[in-house]
Amino acid sequence: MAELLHNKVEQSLRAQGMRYTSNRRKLVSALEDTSGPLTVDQLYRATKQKVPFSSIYREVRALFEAEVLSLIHSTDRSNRFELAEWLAGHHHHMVCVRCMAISDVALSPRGEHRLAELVDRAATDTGYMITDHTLEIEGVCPDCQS
Amino acid sequence: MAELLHNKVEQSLRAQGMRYTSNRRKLVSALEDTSGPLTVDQLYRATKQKVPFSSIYREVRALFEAEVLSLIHSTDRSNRFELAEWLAGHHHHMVCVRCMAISDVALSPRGEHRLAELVDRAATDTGYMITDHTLEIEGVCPDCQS
DNA sequence: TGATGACATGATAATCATTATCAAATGACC
DNA sequence: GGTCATTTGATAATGATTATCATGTCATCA
Repeated sequence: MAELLHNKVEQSLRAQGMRYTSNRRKLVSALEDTSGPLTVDQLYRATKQKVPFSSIYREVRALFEAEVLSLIHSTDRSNRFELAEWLAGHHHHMVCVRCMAISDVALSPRGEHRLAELVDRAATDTGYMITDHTLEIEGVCPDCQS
Repeated sequence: MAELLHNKVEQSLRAQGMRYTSNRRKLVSALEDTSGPLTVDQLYRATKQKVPFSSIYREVRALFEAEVLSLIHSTDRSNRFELAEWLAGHHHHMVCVRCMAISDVALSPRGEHRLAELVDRAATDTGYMITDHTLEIEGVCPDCQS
């Protein structure tokens, strides 16, 4: 599983003339081990302070431009990165309005199908050519309810 | 219509010991006249440069904390403000991936009902207590298709 | 296997959006 | 009209992000 992911990333980067270095591996691994997008600070901690901030910022940006990562903005004004959809699969986000944690959530295939229908219908009159959609669910996570 | 909106806002602000001043009126009017959330720069232009940046930043923040405005983050790393849900009604957003324009879009009551069902179902196993949801639709707007 | 060139790294400086400060102005209430 | 709290606009300060650059590392090829 992990191997497969790293292989895919490496292939993709090579095709773009980039190396899959140890810093980049650490960042991808950190994101693989987590169930939601991470901020730069969280990545710094997740990599045990082994990757300096200047490198995290640079690499995260490079990986974003290489379409290995995607960028999420949430209600607390922070930027978070996650594995791109072609690596992590299509999914949505749950945000805890108390602690601001974000975790991934996937709909059932049937649910996803219905959502796509709703999106298409909503877009009908707008003239937009639809390429994607994301659902952000807000709530209070189990930890913050007590 | 416009009167009603301004009345609601004024009442709400007064209840919080705040004045509904001309700067704040201009910002609310600008948002009322637009079909989507605006950045600080867009607000500066929409108010014909009559409100200095320092005031826009301060007022937009004050209105946000007073729950008159809400804050949107989108894929281009920009912060945008819009009238809060209790003023503008529940709606979703369409983002043009080319020009990054954002416009509001509402589902039909039936569509919204179905979406709520999907959200509930997705959240069932997570233990979250759901408070809200937003759908972000990405695509290419009519202007950018040609 | 050793040389060469391209890409990556980490420390530091620079930039940009946003926020804080503060003296002057405005509005509400008596 | 006087008084006090709030608002305003100019400016300075902050903080996150990005650019710079000398050094290090890796792949390729003779």
